[in-house]
Amino acid sequence: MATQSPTPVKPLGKQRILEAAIAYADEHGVDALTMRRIAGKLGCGVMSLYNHVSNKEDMLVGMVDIVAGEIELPSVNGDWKGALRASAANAHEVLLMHQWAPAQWSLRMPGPARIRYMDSILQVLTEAGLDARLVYSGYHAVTMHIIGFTLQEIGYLQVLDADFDELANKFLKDLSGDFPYMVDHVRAHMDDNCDSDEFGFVLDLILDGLERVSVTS
Amino acid sequence: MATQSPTPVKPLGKQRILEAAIAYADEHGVDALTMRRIAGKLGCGVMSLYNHVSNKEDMLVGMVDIVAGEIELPSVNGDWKGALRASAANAHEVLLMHQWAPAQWSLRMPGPARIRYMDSILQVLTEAGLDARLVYSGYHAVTMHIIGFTLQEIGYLQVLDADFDELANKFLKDLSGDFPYMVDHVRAHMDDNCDSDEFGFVLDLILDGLERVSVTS
DNA sequence: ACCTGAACACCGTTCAAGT
DNA sequence: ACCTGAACACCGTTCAAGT
Repeated sequence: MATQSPTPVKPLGKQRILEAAIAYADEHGVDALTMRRIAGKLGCGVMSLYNHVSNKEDMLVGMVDIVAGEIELPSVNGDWKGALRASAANAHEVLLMHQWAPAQWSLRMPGPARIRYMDSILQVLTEAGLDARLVYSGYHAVTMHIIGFTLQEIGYLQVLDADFDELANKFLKDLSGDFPYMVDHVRAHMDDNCDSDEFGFVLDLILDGLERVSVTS
Repeated sequence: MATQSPTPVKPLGKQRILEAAIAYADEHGVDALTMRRIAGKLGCGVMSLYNHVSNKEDMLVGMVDIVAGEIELPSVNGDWKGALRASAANAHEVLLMHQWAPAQWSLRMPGPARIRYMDSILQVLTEAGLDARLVYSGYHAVTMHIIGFTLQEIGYLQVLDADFDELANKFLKDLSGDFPYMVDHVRAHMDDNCDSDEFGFVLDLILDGLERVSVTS
């Protein structure tokens, strides 16, 4: 009963466009993401989008930054390893819900939310008492793990449900050259019932390493 | 004087197509890579490519596998950490020469060369005496580092020479919210004269961590 | 200020036709 | 077996015109 506008169902706007684009990419993948299709979802003409977004690149930057904003920042007081571990685990969850994001993350300009996120990680490392060199390296190690590990995991998931039969056949064929370690590894993957927390295990390797190097220096 | 064929300058073939595609992507980036442009470089019609490559996806898989084949495999005897460190450093170099590759690596089916590479890393970890769980995690940690770290580095390089001015301005603007740690980090990047071997430092964090966990278990 | 259809210069790929 | 032009169903984006 409140507002009954004639044509514009809702006022367009950058936020609404980015949300629609994220929802579409979550469901159909980033390759299927098209200006025309977003417009279709929003019930507007294609060119209307360009009133709020300068181009597709700009839109992708905005999308990544919204995802970055969904990640819980590490708490800055107390146990620095625990704080980073918790925040990284949350980032891992968020990125798995937006499987198109990790591949975009590194290759595009950081928006404000991602800069804030980067800053908070650096702050935690600094206040942990690590020296400048170790903060520098530690930041790279931690962010690389979050993005790189998740990207690898997503690649594995996508290859799996894309063509599992083809993969199995390819293996039996290439197995003629015999890659026994590879076969074992794939078998281990199939036995791994998602309860092993590989992500956290490797992250602890890095965090404990940072702490150890810091103490001994 | 030897062979003077009339029209076909050289016999087309999958290998020659992939090499042309790699050269083009190295120079202009993967976004600019087009079936039509590869055909142009090779002096043939677009559709001729499809006699040797089933589609663009297949071509990208082949391109990545050639890059994988350029990486020196870790030597299987002797010091396992040294072998992995040397191979990883070489992979890092190779990937920096094909900056489009890391983003493709994780998201596409592995070809034979990449499977061989994966197998050799697993072999080294196994023969190092690590238990199954640690081989499994160690493989993920090492490959994640190679791809993830390099991808991050490439992203930084590309953002830099894409629009350095815009980045500087953006910083001065977003600095109104003040991200002091971030500013320090960027300054450290600018002072880092490529002689610090961040790649190796973080890799050692992982390798030493693996060794330590293995010994204490 | 915001919206939009028509048009432009591109894509990857199918198809039918050539040798 | 290998090559290829024409055609199809798409892209992102410019431009001029609407409100």
